[in-house]
Amino acid sequence: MLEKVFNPNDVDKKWSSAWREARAFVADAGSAAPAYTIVLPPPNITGSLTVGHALGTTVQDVLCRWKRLTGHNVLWLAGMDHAGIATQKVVERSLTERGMTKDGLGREKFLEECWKWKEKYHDHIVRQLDRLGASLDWSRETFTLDPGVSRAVREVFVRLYERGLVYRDRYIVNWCPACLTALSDEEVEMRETRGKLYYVAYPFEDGSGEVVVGTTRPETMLGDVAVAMSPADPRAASFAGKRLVLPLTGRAIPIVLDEAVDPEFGTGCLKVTPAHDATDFAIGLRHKLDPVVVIDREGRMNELAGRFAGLDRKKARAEVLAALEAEGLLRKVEEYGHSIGHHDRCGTAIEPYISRQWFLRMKPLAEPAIDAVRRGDVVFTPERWRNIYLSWMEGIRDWCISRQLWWGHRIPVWYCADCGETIAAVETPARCPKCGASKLAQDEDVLDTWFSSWLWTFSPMGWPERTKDLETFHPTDVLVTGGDIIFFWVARMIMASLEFMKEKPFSTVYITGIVRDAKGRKMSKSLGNSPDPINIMDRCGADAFRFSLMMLSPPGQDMLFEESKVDVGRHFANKVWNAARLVLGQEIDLDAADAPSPGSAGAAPASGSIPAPAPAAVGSIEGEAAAYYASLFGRAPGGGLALGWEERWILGRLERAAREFEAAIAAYRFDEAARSVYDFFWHEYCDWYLELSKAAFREGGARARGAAVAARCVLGAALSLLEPMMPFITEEIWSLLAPGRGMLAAFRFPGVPERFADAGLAEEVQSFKEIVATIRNLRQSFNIPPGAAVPAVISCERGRGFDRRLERFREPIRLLAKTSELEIGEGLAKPPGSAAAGLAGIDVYVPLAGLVDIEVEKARISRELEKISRERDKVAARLGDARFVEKAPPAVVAEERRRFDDMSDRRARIARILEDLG
RNA sequence: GGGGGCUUAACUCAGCGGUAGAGUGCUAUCCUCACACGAUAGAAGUCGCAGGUUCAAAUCCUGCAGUCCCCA
Repeated sequence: MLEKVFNPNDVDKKWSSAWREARAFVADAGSAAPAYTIVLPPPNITGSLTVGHALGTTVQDVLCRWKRLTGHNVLWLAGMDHAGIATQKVVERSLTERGMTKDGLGREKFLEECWKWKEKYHDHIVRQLDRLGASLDWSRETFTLDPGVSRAVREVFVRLYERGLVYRDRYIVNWCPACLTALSDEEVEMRETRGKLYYVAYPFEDGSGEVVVGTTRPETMLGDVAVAMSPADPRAASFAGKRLVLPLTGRAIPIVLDEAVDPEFGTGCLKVTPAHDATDFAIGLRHKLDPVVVIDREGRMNELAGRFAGLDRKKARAEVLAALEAEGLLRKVEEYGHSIGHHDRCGTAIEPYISRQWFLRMKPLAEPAIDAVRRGDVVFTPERWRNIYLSWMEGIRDWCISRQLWWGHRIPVWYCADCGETIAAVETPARCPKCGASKLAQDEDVLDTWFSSWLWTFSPMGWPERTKDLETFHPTDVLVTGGDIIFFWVARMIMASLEFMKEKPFSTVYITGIVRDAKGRKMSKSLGNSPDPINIMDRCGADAFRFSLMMLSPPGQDMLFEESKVDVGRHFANKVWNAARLVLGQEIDLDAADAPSPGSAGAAPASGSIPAPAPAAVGSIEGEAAAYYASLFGRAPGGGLALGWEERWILGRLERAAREFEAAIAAYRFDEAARSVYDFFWHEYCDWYLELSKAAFREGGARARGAAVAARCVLGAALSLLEPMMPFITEEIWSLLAPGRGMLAAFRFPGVPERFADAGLAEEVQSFKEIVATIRNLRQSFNIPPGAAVPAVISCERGRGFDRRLERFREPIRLLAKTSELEIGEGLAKPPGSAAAGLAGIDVYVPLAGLVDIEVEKARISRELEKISRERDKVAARLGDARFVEKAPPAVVAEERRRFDDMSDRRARIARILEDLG
């Protein structure tokens, strides 16, 4: 006997290693089956996976597993990212803890430390992904610094250099004074800051007065080279060409006119510091003003700052203000809120800084990538991300791709010491192609990490070689990621693939929501509000975690996560486990000789089934079920089968559930997919079918075999639907249900035959359920102990044949509503002292001699009557409106009429019941 | 300043023109031979506010409020 409660820990571990050993997820580039490819967004080697990773990973796994089940050749490509700045920082920190420094170690030794770090965290992440059940192809695992990818990166750099798209220039860039490197615009995070606006007077050189400038960064004034005004400023004509004395330095600077100045802002006069502000840099270029650099790469004032040299930029501000105050030039200070750029990795305020960097011209690459999305070649899900992508792409700016780091792809450029030639090459050149000298020095810098990631759909498959993998698996199908890296990554991948592969990288971009804590805050290490997925899974199992994530995260919507949410999945996993226990616990020999069972001999069986010949005839529902059983389990039941209405019904519902599931997955509605299989399994299969099947199992013979076949078929098919979301528990149950059939992870799910759909039955079963619910309700209203059977009378309206149709439900009603004698007939009299309820065309009586308190019963029924009357009135009002009858679609009107009749009928019945009570 | 998301039962969220739903929680009964991680029954919502379109609006449109997020 199986354990009463599902215990995920051993099961999870067992199947993780079984899949790996069987190489179940290794894709076959030579397979004839349709290919389906996803590349895993490579996790950073700096940390461990978060709940957010678990969400994205599960989504990908659900897609991959479902595609495998439905016969695709699936490649889910594993890999990890070297994460330049982040890794370099953590390694530096660990060096500091051990009393060492990066510079003390030197480049080579430092890189060795980075590789050690990589190995350690790589293994950790692999374990996490395994624990989650991710069906990744590890045989093709790639790291972004692997030789193959490195070669691709150099190739791309050189090609772009040769096309003139990569260029080197001295330009103002975003500089992180803590990390000592340039950054791209995307790595700068604007933060609303409450600062001050300082008004400083600059006197005219000729002593004819002064102008006042407004600035938030007074310390940069030491690097001012001009004051700019708008040409539209009324003072412009008289001020233009005049010169000012820059306070604290005595340098003379001109007044220039420039459109970039907002005459409404501050005093309308803008101090121009080209070396330390991007806008000023542009003004400086327009007016041919040489920048004066006063702040160094570490954010300290340099020797050009005169007596302020050596001060940190913060300290310098205070000192400059004090000096200005002393000279009586500080005119006013206002509170001022504005946004300041910060490095998204370390939080340091960005220092705009002039330096020589490598840039990539983006416009020519962006155009085809914009078209691809406009045409619908690449589709965003949810759709609204498309506009975010497009608006960014349309305003795209050049990408600063060089980083002053050691950990990363070294820029494949060499400089000739003799002639100064710049050589970009894939292979390290031996000598200068221009002068032949061999004194070549490689550029010290590395490339932005995203400069390797943007090749991720094809570089791991061997590009620039034309490999079998590329031929089979590129373009990929879906990219699953968060909206926060559309600019960093998604957009650039589209550009790279179109440029180098001449095809799109993927057809669909599925953007997941962000996982937040219960208070809606982003999960972060500093807040400590990010639970470790491993702990959650150790407590609840991977399946519960995965299923809950799928069920509770609507597409593209942020998800507020707390551990208690995993309960849905945990409870469900346990339900699935116990349903399997019930089904597996029925020891039915499907090949048994067809000994006539007591139920199938003589009078018609109580369940209304027809005794089937053995073996099941082709074309009959029994034949269909037997054939389906064989397609799932590999062998046909040998004995005769008898299927009752309940088997036909549940097979019909299975068919519907499978259809809904498939449609939901195709629409990337993982919540709906989870819900449809959950509702079917719990509220149809378990609540109704398995309860009903118990009678058939007791009956034995062909009925029991029929029930066993149906119960196992539905369970087996449901396992296939559940496997993408709950791979471990389903694999375990499958191994018990279908021994010798191989692993579920490698199973080819045959689907559910359309022939099983049986809509006609659904309506009758609905009234059966209503009758059961009504009797149960009456029982509880009168406090009948659950164990006690009570008689019941079902009185059908004369002449409609309801009684005959209900006959087949006689035993099931007795079983599920726990009745003793059950009378079904037309126009039956209400037994004295009965509790009663009215359905459409049917009265239900439960005789409870002596138990019914007339007054309580009258109150209860009055409430009922009121409720139905209210609803009926609403429908009546609608039908009474001529415009509705005239304009609404006929089907809607007819449906309303039917409802009105139903309600009228029920209302009349309830009214009569009330009347009878006196 | 521009753009977007969200606002539905106590909580978390589905539904997005035609009968207001789920899970959790709550109330009552029950350890009924798969499951107390369970069963059965029940209570619980002017679907943020105000207009408009429509025979019909949680659902479509406009405005407003609250809230969160992008971009500048």
